[in-house]
Amino acid sequence: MEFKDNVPIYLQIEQRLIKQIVQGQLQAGDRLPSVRKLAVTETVNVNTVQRALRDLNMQGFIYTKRGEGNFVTDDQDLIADTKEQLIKQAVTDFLKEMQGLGLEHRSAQAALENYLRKEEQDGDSEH
Amino acid sequence: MEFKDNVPIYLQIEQRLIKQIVQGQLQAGDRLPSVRKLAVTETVNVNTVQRALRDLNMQGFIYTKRGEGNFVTDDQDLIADTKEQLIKQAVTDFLKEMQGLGLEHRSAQAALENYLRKEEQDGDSEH
DNA sequence: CTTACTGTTATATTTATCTAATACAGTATT
DNA sequence: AATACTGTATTAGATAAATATAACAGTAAG
Repeated sequence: MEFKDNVPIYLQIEQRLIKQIVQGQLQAGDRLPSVRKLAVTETVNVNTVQRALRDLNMQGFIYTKRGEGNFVTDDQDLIADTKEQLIKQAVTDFLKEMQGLGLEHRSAQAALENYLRKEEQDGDSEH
Repeated sequence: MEFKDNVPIYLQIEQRLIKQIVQGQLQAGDRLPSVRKLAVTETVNVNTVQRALRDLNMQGFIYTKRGEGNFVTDDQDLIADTKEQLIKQAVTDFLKEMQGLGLEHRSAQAALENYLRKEEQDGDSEH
């Protein structure tokens, strides 16, 4: 997997796993790949994986059974709340970014609509 | 000025300055504050400012007159192109982020519209 | 009990970021 | 020339992130 420069790998792993959980790719109770397997597939050190999982544990997204593995939380409310919060965050981040470029909220919306319109005209696989 | 954790300060300074340029807050030919003044106002070391300015120089956004200061490029095309590119980038980043949360493009658009509608209903200062 | 998986912890090393302090160099004003 | 601004460069030190390596500990199946 590729990582962005300039943002810690363990954070990127965290965020990716959280997204997989809220998106349903990883379901409540599912077992994660073992730390060593994750380290291999992410081409990253075991300690780096451990660091990410430790954070996810503290945040309640996963729980650990020592000797067995790490499992996705059964707290459906947490998952739903997180999803809602991440969506809202993405929206406000987008608006803030556009505002920093000189576009007010409605202009930002217009830019998005404009992009999607072009995307439809050109043949852009998904719709 | 506050900085985000986990993303290098010199990069945040770079990005902020670029935004000020494309947004028109800093105009072509304008002199930037001196490195030492920037270091004070950003509560950051001179070397960190220098690092940011060195990058901006290489990218063509500013030019340096030694002994005089740093000045915003006169290349209007570069500024316009960069603005356009940053806007497109913000849009695609937003869509990609939403897709990672399980929302297709049209759903992402709907979420944005929904947010803006609520914002209007509540008294949200700007419009 | 042995084996082979799990997660956990510790030590040492490298690299990037950031700071601090200092010195050097160009420009302009007096 | 002296002063006071500019940018530039160097050195040293602190911290965080990531790697490599190794050992320790729980679980389960043979």
